Amino acid sequence: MKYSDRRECIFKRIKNSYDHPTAEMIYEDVRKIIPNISLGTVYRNLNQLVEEGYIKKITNLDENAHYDKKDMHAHMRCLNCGIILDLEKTMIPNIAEYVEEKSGNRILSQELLLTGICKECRKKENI
Amino acid sequence: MKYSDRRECIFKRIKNSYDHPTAEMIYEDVRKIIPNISLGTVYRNLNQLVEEGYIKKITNLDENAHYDKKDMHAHMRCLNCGIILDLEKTMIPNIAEYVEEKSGNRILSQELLLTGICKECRKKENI
DNA sequence: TTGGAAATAGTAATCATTACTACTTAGGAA
DNA sequence: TTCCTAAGTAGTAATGATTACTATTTCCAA
Repeated sequence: MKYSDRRECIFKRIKNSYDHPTAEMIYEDVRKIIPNISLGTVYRNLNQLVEEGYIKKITNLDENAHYDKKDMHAHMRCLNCGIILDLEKTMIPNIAEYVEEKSGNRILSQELLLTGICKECRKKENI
Repeated sequence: MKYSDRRECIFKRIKNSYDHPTAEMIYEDVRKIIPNISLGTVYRNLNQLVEEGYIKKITNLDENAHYDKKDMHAHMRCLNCGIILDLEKTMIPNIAEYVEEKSGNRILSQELLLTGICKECRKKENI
């Protein structure tokens, strides 16, 4: 893979933030730095970065694809306020090991989306 | 929700099988029973069934949406042969309880996709 | 029955994503 | 440094899954 400033800029946009941007959001932000970048370029580079394992593509948040950093964590969507929280590794059980032992399949990666009511909403609204 | 034979047929197609059909697959199968059913009707009823909680929509298997029965289980995709396996409840740890305790969020539902090498492929190809 | 809300077939529209094309650039070899 | 060429890009067209629309039909409670 040859170096490209577009790819670097796209990668940084994802790496240095805590949201889960769509291709369109990334396009809008990168455009502030590289004004004439094309939306197709954003999509192509996102696919490459996923392919090479630098970032993760999330397709179960809503109708659009979202992109995220690579480190292992789960997502939790609050049904009350709609926020998408990152749950760190320490917050979730060791699923891979458990499943490998129980099922005999080798687990290489996992994607976990939880839905419920977040801590904040439980406190605020006494749910 | 009013009764409709189309909806019943669509629901049965999902309930009485172990695959994870797309809207198109469901359309083709239901057409064998109700030849003039419209693809729009299939989509509308699938959305209603998801909305009402009778079935589940899965959006992280590939680029298309797949539909599945409601009972709690995880999916595992084999990187070698491509099969999508259902992992029963007994095969996965109690994630909800663990996360609730650790994070303080209330968990109401979960969606887990594992990726790796299935038991069969491991045996066959000694991976 | 019958009135109206919900459902449907058939078709058009939407829009996120991918494909295409002519042009540019990174970076290795001479 | 200067070529060479495979990889990258901008701009735009095409794709295709999903949704919206419309005239018509059907369910079902009063």
